Amino acid sequence: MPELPEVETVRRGLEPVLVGNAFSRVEQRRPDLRFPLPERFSARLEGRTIEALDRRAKYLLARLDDGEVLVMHLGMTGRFTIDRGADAKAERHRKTPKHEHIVFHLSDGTAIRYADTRRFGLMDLIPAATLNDHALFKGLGVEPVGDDLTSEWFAQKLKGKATPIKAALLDQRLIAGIGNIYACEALHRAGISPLKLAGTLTTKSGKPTKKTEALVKAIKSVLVSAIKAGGSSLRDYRGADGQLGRFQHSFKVYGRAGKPCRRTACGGTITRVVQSGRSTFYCPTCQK
DNA sequence: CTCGTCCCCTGGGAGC
DNA sequence: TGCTCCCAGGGGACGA
Repeated sequence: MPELPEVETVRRGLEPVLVGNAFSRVEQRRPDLRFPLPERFSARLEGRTIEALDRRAKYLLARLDDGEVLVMHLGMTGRFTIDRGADAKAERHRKTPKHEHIVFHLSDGTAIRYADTRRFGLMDLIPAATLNDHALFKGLGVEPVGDDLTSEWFAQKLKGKATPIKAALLDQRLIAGIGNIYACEALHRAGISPLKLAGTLTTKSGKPTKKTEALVKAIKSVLVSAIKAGGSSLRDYRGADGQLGRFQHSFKVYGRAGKPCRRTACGGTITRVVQSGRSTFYCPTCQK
């Protein structure tokens, strides 16, 4: 579910509640999500104060006062909910939702509930000092929003690549945080076919072309717009305060197979194809 | 290395 | 209503 804009929206919702607060009690209702939860998970969290809540790619990073980082990934269906009325009495009378796996009780009485239907999410505890060497983070590419992603850098990376550009956008080792929705939307904004081979967007020597530049601009603009809109809500996704995202109303291609292209005077019809096992939506008329 | 394919898991919607 | 099939914001393990 959540790509960079959704994770960032969740981060912004959780940050004011978590930072400066401490975990008073952590309920863990099953031993694993996608992977086993860390050894003594609850015990290692209880009593710890959260000093900062950051985001790297699609991961949330809660920095704790003992130097560990609580790493959280939402997978496809992970969802955090802030519950401000979770006192002991309310808790006793509450029926546990089927897929609520972890509850973080905070020292101010607030509860942060983590539900994840498909359990593709993950949580881990990693020392801050070794975070960048950890398998989850070691190979991660650049953050697309900000100054790290430039057309010069991207062109170098795409040089000679024989893979379709859509697959390259989903490769977290290049750019970290783009998922299926924003890959499709960015390519449409840039007027580039998802089938086009990545290497053909650069010069032979790996210099940026107009296409490289258009794509980099499109990636940044679509992500920034989506963050402003609170992300995209299709099925499961909601922000931490329960609010729905609004960017799905601005989709130009995603989920619009058979519908008219929204580019002015294009007149094309949005098509769905499958690339490396995932749906790709694009307009064959204006994306070349 | 690089690619595509399959798989993890659960539920919703379409079609019969 | 109920069954079957397909599909889903992610990404890791494999094999060619």
